[in-house]
Amino acid sequence: MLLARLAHVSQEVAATSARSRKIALLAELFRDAEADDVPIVIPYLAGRLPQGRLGVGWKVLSRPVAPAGEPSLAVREVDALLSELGKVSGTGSQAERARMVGELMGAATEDEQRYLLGLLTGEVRQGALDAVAVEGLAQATEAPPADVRRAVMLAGSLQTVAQALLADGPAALDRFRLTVGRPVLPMLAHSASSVAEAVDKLGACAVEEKLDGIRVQVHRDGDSVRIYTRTLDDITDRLPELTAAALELNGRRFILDGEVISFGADGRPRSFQETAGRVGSRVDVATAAETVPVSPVFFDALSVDDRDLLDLPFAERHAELARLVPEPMRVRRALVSGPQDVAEAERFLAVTLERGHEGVVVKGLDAAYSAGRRGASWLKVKPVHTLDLVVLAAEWGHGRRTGKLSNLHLGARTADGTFAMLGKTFKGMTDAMLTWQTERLQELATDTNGHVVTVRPELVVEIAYDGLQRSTRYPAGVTLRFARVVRYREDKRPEEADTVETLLAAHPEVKP
DNA sequence: TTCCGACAGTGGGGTCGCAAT
DNA sequence: ATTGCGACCCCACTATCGGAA
Repeated sequence: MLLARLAHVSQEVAATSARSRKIALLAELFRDAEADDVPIVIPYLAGRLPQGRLGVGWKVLSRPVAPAGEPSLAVREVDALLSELGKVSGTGSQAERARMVGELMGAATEDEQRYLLGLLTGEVRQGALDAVAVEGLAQATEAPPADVRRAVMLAGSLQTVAQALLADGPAALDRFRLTVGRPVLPMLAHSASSVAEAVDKLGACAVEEKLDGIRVQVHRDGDSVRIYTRTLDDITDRLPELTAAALELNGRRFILDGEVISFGADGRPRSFQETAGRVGSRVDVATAAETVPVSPVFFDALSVDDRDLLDLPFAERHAELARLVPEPMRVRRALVSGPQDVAEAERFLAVTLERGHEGVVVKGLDAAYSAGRRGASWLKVKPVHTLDLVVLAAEWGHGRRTGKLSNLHLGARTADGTFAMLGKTFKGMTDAMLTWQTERLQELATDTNGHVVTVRPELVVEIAYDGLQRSTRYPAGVTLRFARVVRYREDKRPEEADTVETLLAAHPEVKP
């Protein structure tokens, strides 16, 4: 397949907002693709390079190269060239890379150049990622979309399924079954604003602890154990404790879903930063395991003794889990029969927070495991904190926010009357707010050079956040976790904004 | 030789707008 | 009305690599 074809389709997909049209365009593309093109076409469509970042910066890319008149580049050819480019390192490598980029660009037409530039800088935004590609693929191969979707979840990769489908047709889908040793995309949760709302929606449910750690999928096949993350990375070697724990369970073949987290000597959960740091350590695992030991806490069973449990109701999956996993290695939970029992659910949330955990996940007892999706039957509930902060600066947005001041720099008052930056946010703004703040902030601007617009600290904004965490980046030594805008407080003056002092007092467990 | 800064890649995430149902 | 998806970008952490000390 020619790169020109891909560039053209990408442009068309970006130009329409209709999902059905995007799907039809991708279907047409897939019909013309050979199976061998798939490992390249799929990531390209999502705006990713299979090689990852290549260390080619703006300096090299902004150098103009005369475009070719006729399209001749094949996607496989481009991929091979970029792979070569990724391998170039050492002395003089920058110049050599620049030369190679120049050569590639010289062989590309104007449209292709634009597309390549987007790919290399990560600027391809066409409103079609995996989910849309799945639909397109189903349409192209005349396979039922639901079957394709399920195969992708079981394979953990659209690419694998696409290759099989294009090579062998819909019959190939049968090959994708839940198999121990082959990770499945995990089910994710939606948010609810209160336990009452969640229980109202779900009826009979389990209210489970939400632990602030790293999601893991644990596969055991006899004496062999493999551990995967949410994105299906194999992290077995980093977590020897989990392998040991899995081997202790009284089952020989299973797939379990859970969270890995580190508890301190006092039995309370360590901060997310500590757990994540430990799980991220791979060079000296033995030392890391000694300083920050981790434990698995399971909450679901996907397969036991080669029985696929995905379509069973949660209540039955949990019964299997309970047979296999002793109580201390399972998340704590409370069973709630429905809205009339909401007080019980609220009590459980209070106790869970008291234990130092993040919140709860409310799960419908009847629901199947929706691998790879944000199932409506899992609802997380976490307490939300709010603060009144002052806007110190804002950054120009990209994509659909081009021309709008988007990312806000947030400051809290300090003892001497100045403001200490606590972090940034771009979340929670409606289009109307974006328009309004772009205008208002430009009136307050003191420095409009570059992509950060500094403003007089006069505008007060109410910010919701999930918690405080330590920071080496910000002056107060702390930053907000998951900050988002609630509303502007034009009724408040900056002198009335919250202070660093009160913020720290509200989170005594966080030491700056 | 060792140190340091820049960067890539991992983990965690909420809310809005639009299309489709 | 509700749901699903993509876009908008944040934070911290670890690892690696090239150039400075």
